[in-house]
Amino acid sequence: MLTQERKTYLLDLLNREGRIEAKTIASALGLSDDTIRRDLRELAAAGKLQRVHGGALPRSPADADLIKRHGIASQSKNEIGKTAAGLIKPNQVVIIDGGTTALQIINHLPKDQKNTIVTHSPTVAVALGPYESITVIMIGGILFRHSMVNVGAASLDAMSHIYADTYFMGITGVDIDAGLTTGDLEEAHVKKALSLRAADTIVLASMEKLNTASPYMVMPLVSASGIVLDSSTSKTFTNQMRRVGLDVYISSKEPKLENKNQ
Amino acid sequence: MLTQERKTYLLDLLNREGRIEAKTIASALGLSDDTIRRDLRELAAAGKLQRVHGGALPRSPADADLIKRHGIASQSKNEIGKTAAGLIKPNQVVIIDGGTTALQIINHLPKDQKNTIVTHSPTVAVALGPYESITVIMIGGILFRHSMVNVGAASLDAMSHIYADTYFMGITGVDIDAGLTTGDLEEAHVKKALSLRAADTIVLASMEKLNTASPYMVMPLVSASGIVLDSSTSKTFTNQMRRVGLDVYISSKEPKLENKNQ
DNA sequence: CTTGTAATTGCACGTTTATGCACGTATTGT
DNA sequence: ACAATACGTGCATAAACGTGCAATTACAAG
Repeated sequence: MLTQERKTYLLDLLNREGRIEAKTIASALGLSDDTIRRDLRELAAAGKLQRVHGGALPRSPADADLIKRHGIASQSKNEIGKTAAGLIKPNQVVIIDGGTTALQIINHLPKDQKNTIVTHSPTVAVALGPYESITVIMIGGILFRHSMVNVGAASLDAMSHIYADTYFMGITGVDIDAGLTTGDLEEAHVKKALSLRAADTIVLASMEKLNTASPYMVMPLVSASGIVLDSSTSKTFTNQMRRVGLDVYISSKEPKLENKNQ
Repeated sequence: MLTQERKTYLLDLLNREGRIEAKTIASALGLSDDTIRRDLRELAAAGKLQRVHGGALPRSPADADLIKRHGIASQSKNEIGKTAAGLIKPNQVVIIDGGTTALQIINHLPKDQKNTIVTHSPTVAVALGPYESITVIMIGGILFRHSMVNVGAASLDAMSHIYADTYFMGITGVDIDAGLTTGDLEEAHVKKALSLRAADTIVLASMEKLNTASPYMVMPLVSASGIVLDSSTSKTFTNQMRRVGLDVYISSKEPKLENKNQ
């Protein structure tokens, strides 16, 4: 068995079993413990797994989970959320999309401003729990885990009763040619439908979404009314956006804070 | 079992059960008490849990990730959640109510059991996020903050498409005369409606709900099929329940663990 | 084909970590 | 106040660890 082959096997095994015991694998493969330990050490150094006494475990699922869930939001997303929140006037009815970028809006909402917020994301609804001055309307449906939003026929049906001032749309790809795109077909339909249920649709486009396209088209850029962009977005891109008729909102720059740990 | 693996297991267990008894776990894992105590000591030092005499408890209400808002679930609620989760068979479609008691069910669900769970609580939906083998259907509506559930006409409309095997109903008052009651009229209507959308309705009645009545009637006791009760419920009360035709499920008793701090 | 080099593997060695037991102390419930 | 239980500490043993080294293999250059 080749060395690299064995390493792949170890990772695969780790994925399947959730754990690796060095000694067991060594005898199973007819190799010395040292060899397996060496492999594990190298894989750990490459960040592919978490080395522990006696074997190995998946690379800190707990940590990865926390970052995913509580969302160490990128500076970019945070800035955009702040700018978008500033666009919401008292007593307006707004639709807030799922996804980490849209979630940032909530952190920047004034605690005492009266609004009605419509969302198809349970995460957003839970985050809005403490905001007592906000009426929350949830669109139900089948939960699509990847972005934690409700989709499907039930969603479309439920939103048909709503007409909002603004829809803040999260997106995974914004490109001048490909338009607004996302990674799930059902989600694309729901986003499109939501945009039809609001007077204005404002796209939230954090840095990493620009000039990229995902498999499923939500709608062309011209169907949106505005777009919120990171302060460091290139002039070229902002001009492209303006040329197709979008209002461009540039998020205000904030001093960078870095986290040395991890 | 690897040491680190065991520590993760302990934390996971703590999340699910809300408590850890050192001696019990030690014998369950076939290790000496010392080893488990050492683990708990180290996890406590790392701030992952709260060490107490006899075992461990979640570090603080703030940290226990599911239990966040409403504080640590009482032992009673946890027991009841465990028992209720045991009543859910693979591939069943069940409706899970909002509220802290019903939320406990989720902690006790097997990670790999296939089910469809219908809920009108965004909190429940978010908690179910990691359970990939479970299809989650959300009932939308207007968010009623006190118990974090969606209510209103939209809810009733959405649930009309569903017929489930079992509805686990949380409640704020259970009384032989007053029946099943709750503190909000709209919520009462929704609970009643949900109960009509399931073959069986099983009531979750933690200790403090017994022999009390809230202002709004959900339905009479006889309309339910069963009730899950705390292990320390009086014989008198369980007999009352049986007499009106309910299946009574008694949660298993666990020894007490107290936390001195706070 | 031969030789040299790098990679791989197993072993020996001393070090670190994990575990269980013993013992004295602290906490709890009666 | 007393008995039972849980606790922490120190210690001994065994397992796992990393490092250095030598033997082997793979492979490319000559």
